[in-house]
Amino acid sequence: MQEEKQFVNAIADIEKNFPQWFTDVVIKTKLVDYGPVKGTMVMRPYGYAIWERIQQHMNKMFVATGHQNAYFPLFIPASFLNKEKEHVEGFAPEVAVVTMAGGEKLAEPLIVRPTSETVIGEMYAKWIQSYRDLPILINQWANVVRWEKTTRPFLRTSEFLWQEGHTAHATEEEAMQETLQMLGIYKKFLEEYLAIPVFTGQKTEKEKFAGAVATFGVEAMMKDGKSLQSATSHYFGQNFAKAFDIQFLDADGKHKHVYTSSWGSSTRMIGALIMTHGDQRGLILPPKVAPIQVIIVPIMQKKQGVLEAVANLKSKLHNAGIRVEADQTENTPGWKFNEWEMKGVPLRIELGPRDIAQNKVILFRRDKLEKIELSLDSVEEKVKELLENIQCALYESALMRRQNRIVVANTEKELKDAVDNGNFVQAGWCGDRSCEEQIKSNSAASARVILDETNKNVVFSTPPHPIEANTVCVCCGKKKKHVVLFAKAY
RNA sequence: CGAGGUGUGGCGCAGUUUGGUAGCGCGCUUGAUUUGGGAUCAAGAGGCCGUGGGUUCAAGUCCCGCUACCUCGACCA
Repeated sequence: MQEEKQFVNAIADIEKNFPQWFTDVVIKTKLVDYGPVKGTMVMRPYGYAIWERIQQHMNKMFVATGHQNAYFPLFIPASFLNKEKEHVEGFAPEVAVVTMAGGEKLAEPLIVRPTSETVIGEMYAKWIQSYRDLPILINQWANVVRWEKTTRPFLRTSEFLWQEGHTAHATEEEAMQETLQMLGIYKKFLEEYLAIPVFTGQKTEKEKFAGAVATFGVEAMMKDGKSLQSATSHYFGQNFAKAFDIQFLDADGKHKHVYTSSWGSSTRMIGALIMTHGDQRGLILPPKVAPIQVIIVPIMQKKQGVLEAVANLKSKLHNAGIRVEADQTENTPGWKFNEWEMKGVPLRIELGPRDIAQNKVILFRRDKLEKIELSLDSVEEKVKELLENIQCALYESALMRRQNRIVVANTEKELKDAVDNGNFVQAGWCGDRSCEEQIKSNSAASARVILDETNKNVVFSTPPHPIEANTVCVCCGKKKKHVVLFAKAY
């Protein structure tokens, strides 16, 4: 067995230095680069192409459930943020404020939106008169700014791209139903398109969104055992409706405040993708969102007939609806193999004179690092089949890894040991905030989601281990109120 | 925001202890030979050493400030 050669541009060891591995991968594969302003990132074409595919698929799901896209302004009067007490307390520390414009000091400072509940609330108040105007189901694809202290590409940047849905309803039930429906859509998207298994459930009071009545989260386990919140959905009750006076005249002739929801997911999902599937060689992209699904590497491309055969194969695959590119640069085949593996292209096809003579090609699966020989004649069908297979295999292996790393804990020590070893923890919790805070300060693990013991809604994750395993609060030992998933989080 | 680390051709680094002509590897350009797991040879191009100030005859090197990035905390949907 030959040792893997060390290269000057080698990426950090994924086992020993996961954070550095992540940074190396995103920079070296040209997904992103750092912007000139602290905490900002440039999404380069390869990274942006992934985002475009995410947008495309998600947007279809939003439209299919009756939502429409719109766009609200970047600038928000500073006073808007103050209208909802908890909201301002949550966001004030991290907003960027514009105080000067056009060479003059502004009478009222403008904030650069950290999220758009407030402007949208203001507009909904104007647009909604009657119960006939409801529901309003709007989504926007936008950028938001949050001045975070620690920033990392994709995971936490000063400015990021996301979608935020904002809906208004006549009744509590309908608004809650919407909130949970969207939670379900996120779960479906992450699992089916990004091949990331997730836990869904309600957030604790401590972890909920500033201004929400209830927050629901989608949590995924990264390869280092930490959890990444990959999307959230909030039920606001009438909090924002009252703050922005969003009222309608109901069929019974009475004025009522609407019930609102909001839900969001961001470019952070690309971070989740990388940290769920990547390996020592770099990225592994699920075929459904990979900008390039198949890369053709010509062997001895100057030999007569090779590039023609490559062009034929490329157009054959392209016509079959496969995203395919051929690498005809002057680099050696070995260089190209490594490069495209690092970039996570799910399938590689090697095509050289020997293959042409024998009417075959060599396929290489990025996820399993297997070479497969097959006839040129049936290549489209086989490639399509393999792409589907890779999509499933990525999900399966992520799921299996996650299942092996969820531990039941009944004491704080067990909990701490488990999370320190890169596990998620299923534990009982009495419901007291003081216990939750103590667990956080002792173990660095936070409550990610409350697991659903009763299976009352199919969208919520049930405890992975039997609930009899947790009868008491992991912190105080009193009778448990909820079963909670604890983990260190990004 | 706290502790620690790092900023030197595009990238990765040495040089800083002990101040005295800016170096190496990769990449890049040109040409030739190569091509089935990061090719070889030859000839080239490319640097106010992160930034502002100070000490000195002389600063990449010493002193002070600032800034960016990395790690760990704190903070944070």
